[in-house]
Amino acid sequence: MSKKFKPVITSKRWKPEAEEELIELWAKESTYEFDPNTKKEIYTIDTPPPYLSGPMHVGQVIHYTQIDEIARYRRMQGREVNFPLGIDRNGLPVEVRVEKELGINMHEVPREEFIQKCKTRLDEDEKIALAGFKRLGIAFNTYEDEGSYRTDSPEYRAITQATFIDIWNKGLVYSDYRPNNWCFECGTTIADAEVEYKERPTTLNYLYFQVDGMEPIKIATTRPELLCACGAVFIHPDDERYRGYAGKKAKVPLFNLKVPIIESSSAQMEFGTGALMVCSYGDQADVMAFRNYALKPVAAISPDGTMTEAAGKYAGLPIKEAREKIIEDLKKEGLLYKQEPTMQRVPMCWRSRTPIEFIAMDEYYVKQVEFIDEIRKISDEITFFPAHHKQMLIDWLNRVSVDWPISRRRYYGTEIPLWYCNACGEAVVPPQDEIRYYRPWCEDPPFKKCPKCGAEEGFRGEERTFDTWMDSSISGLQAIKYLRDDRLFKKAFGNVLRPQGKDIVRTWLYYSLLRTYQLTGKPAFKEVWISGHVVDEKGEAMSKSKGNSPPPMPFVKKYGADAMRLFGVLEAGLGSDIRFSEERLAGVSKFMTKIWNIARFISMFPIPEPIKFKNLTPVDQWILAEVNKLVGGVLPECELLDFHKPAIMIRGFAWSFFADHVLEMIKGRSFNTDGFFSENEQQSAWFALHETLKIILKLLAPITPFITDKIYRELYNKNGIHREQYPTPQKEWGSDLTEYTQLVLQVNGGFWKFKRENGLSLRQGLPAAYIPEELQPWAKDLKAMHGIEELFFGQPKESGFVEVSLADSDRVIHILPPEKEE
RNA sequence: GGGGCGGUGGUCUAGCCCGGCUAUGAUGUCUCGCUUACACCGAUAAGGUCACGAGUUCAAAUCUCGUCCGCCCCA
Repeated sequence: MSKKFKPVITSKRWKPEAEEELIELWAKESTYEFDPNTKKEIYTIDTPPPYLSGPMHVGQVIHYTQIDEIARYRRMQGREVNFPLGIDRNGLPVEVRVEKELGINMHEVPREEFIQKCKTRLDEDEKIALAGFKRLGIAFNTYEDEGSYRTDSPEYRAITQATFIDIWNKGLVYSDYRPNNWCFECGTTIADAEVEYKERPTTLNYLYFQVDGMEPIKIATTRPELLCACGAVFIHPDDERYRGYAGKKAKVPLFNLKVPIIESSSAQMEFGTGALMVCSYGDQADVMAFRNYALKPVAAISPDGTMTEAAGKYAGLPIKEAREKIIEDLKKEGLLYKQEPTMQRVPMCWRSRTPIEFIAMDEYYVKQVEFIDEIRKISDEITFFPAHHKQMLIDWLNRVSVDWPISRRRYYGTEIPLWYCNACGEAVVPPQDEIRYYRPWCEDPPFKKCPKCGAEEGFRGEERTFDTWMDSSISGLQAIKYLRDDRLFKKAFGNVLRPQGKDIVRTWLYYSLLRTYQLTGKPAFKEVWISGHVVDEKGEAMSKSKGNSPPPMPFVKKYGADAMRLFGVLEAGLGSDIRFSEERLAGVSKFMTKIWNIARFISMFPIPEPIKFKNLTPVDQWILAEVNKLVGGVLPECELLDFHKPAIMIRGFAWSFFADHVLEMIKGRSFNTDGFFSENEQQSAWFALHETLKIILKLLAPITPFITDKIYRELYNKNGIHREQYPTPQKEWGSDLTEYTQLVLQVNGGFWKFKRENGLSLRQGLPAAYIPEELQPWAKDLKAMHGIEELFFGQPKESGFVEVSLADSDRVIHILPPEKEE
């Protein structure tokens, strides 16, 4: 290495540990702070509040870094980015965990005490999550409490309650007694959106139902315990086997109920015997059938998981025992003639992962069915990234058929702000003009008398809490201080991005649109960004129970957050699933070393005073013109909020073009050891190198914020890269020479190939060569690069030249081999 | 049963909307090479019936229809 030039960057390798020093530095600066009084355009990112349920997994890590890239990109574009840290802490999971870990039952400890235990648990989890976010370089406005939110804070819950009071007063909430998804484990009703289905083996039982004057009808059922709730027998109208049965009555075995036989195309002829019994609350289809045919429902199962009085002698038995007993009795009476194994899709609670039943209860409902058309309409005003994922929302909208049950019989959630008048039973909400957090189960009502009967005392506070989606569906409104800061809200509403995973379209996205529309009459978001899942190497969902979900932070420690972030965008385009693999991550991390060494090389040369474009050498103009083309190509892709293609383009440019060809080509001119070049030419090279590096760093800054910031601070600006503008194409940076870029690369390849095939070292000089005429502007640099004594253009006029064909081209170059030394 | 997404060298992925050169890039494999940053490097080479079948077309990875196989969601 020349003594004259010493790299400013000394270490040969970028070390992931260096990221941690930057994190400390960033914490002291206020680069990402949000200024609500800004004159700039406010761009809000409605951060998915992660639900705290233990350590992060790889999917979350990648998901958040992708969102962070959007935030950093928008910020560098000059927008005032409002990217608050939010944590979702309400709901069932923490309760279930606390109960399990401490071996307690929620209903057997005082409510306040239970809530405290949940809080403690959440605080511990939160520390881990925040440390993880920090380590990944997620640029929230701040990590301080002020400026962040938690869905269980009194401030947040007060807004949740205020929005409820608002829609209550608008008449959008009602109470009803109807069957709903009931989770025995959680002891509460849950919404359709919270139900998952799982396949599992069960027994299909074939029974005889007696029919007067005809052969008994054969019924196949997996749930004989529901016989007592049977309301009808369905047969398919086209089914020849049951011609003449329609309109007759069938006798339910053991219970001697007479039920109608009804033709319905919902009966599947292929399944079982083709005839099925329809029971109250058996499943959603049964519920619908009862409604359609105006059948009188009978509740067979009670909320504690045992049979009701309707089950006669089986009353009080747990479901499973009742089923066994009933099968036994059916066998005894000869009414069960066959049993066979089958698969059954069992509805499960998505939180507790236990089977649910349909059980009728009094619950509060938010009207949603009558809003579906309007939600469909406003979703047309929203830009979806990627566009085709909008379909997932449309599909869900088409499926919504019942209103949204919002009351939950749990403790760790936002209280429903209602009191009931003991005298007349009226449900009363607090006055709308005051915003505060109410806890009706342990507080006196905030009003003096019942608005209906005028009673001045004797009020009972509501004990139930809200479905947690009531809270998280207004995170976007909370982020812009709805009901708290009218000025900010007015300024920021309408320019909100919702980034989220595709798995919660029917919950978080849908409920957010519904709620915001009910409150404001407008779409909640301008943009919705929906990412795919992170799956394992085989393409299967990662889960702890499957053992294919390794903890992500060790990877971050080993390869660095930048590598993890880059991996997340390089692996797949937005909306596709990403397959995680350590091997690939390790491969990606090599680019960090490459960028580091590109910068290290360039850091050897002084940064010259700015040189006008037209005063640069033609080759340097060509380099900057190529950079310009890169920038022009990257920007439209970034606007799709998908950094997959930008990352590939930038990496390809930096590595395969800039490092492999440009650096090699103008290396000689930059060192200019033997004075072959003029001082102006040398300075021009330095300028081109530094300009190009700066642009590459800025382009990469949102994706790999650590390494780019570190290099930028060392070389260009001690305030770092993240306050800089994202590059845009320079009008004057154009060059006709870009037409020959491919040819230049091919010619370089030709020289390398020649030397390789002839066993020459790359340093070996060549006496003479002929290259295509178009490359005249590169002549001097190419001579220095390949060590050519005399360079000519076109066809050789002398003999002794060896023809070298160029890769992927019909062009050739001619090289005069050096004389062999004896 | 319905819907969505996908099937491209060993592996992963781009291209498909808007049909047209020799199908992109990465990784892995082979060979050669320490070159004024980088061996976590450089230069090459090999490797593809674009799932299958049919149709439209001068021309299909791309458009249409059907089939098969994955993954996810829903009944």
